[in-house]
Amino acid sequence: MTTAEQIERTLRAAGLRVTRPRVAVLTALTAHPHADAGAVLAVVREDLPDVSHQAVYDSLHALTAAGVVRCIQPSGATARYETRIGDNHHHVVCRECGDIADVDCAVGEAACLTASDDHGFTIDEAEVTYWGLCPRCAAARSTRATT
Amino acid sequence: MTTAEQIERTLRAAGLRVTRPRVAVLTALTAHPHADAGAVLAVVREDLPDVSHQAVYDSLHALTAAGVVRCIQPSGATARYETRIGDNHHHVVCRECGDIADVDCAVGEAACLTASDDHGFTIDEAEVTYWGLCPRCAAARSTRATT
DNA sequence: CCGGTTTTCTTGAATGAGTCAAGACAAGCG
DNA sequence: CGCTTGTCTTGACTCATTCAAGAAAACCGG
Repeated sequence: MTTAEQIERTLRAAGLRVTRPRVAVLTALTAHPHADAGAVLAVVREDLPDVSHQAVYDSLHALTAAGVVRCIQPSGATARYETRIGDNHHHVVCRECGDIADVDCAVGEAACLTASDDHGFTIDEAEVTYWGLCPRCAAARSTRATT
Repeated sequence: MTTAEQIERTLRAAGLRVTRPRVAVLTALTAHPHADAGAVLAVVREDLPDVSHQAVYDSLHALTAAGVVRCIQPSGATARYETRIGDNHHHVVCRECGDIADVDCAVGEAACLTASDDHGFTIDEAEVTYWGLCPRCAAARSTRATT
């Protein structure tokens, strides 16, 4: 479990000031990976009912800039955040409910970064998004088809 | 070159009615791959000054739903559209200027669809986004560093 | 070629994620 | 403990995209 002290240490290690909103945002993200700004705001307000949405946006930006959290934004969805970073993992997104799960790199870390023809671009990251159906939605769909 | 007749045939083949806005949108996308809705609107209005933005959005949705165009949305950018479809290609996005270029699949078509652990998800597509710097921005940056 | 049906377009307002800006406030340093 | 700097509050605002109602155009059958 990630305790408040660990969260605080993480913030200081990243060179960030330790403030209530930031601790709450990071705690919320640890408990709810892939949450969007609105969800984070809701969770944070369970503890700090009076935080402004702006403080949450600022915290998310500061944490993202410091490399403590990562921001992903699948097509058609709002920005989502996660605390699992630096391990080159990717995501599966459910086309129906938008649920997201983590997936480790399929083909080895190096291969992901190799494009066949990079058009002169200097590539520093490869982001993979798998699209499909989560178990629940797949089940719901087949039930519908059968019935 | 893609002529107006070819565009029209493409629309009919997809089961879509042929209307001026749709032809203009598809023509614009053929000429400007990876354009966003605003850019498409601007290009379309060069020919049809009075189209509503709604008509453009509707056309883009209809074309996307029919599988004639594909919609991509890199993090932090608005939705972009392209007519190159069905060939499993991916994209390089410049972190600085947002420019996008096409890239063929690096590791073979099949490998892309294989996740190491899919968490029970039924995966039907793997989307890869490479992040980096386009030649122009890379040059600008190194000039800045040297000077 | 013509009316009728259905889809699409126009107009105009609304939504919602995210940003901007100014001042109040708190974190961390000495 | 007090100062300086970075962060939070408040509230207005932007911009992409969507919604809704009625007008107009596309296609079908005759």
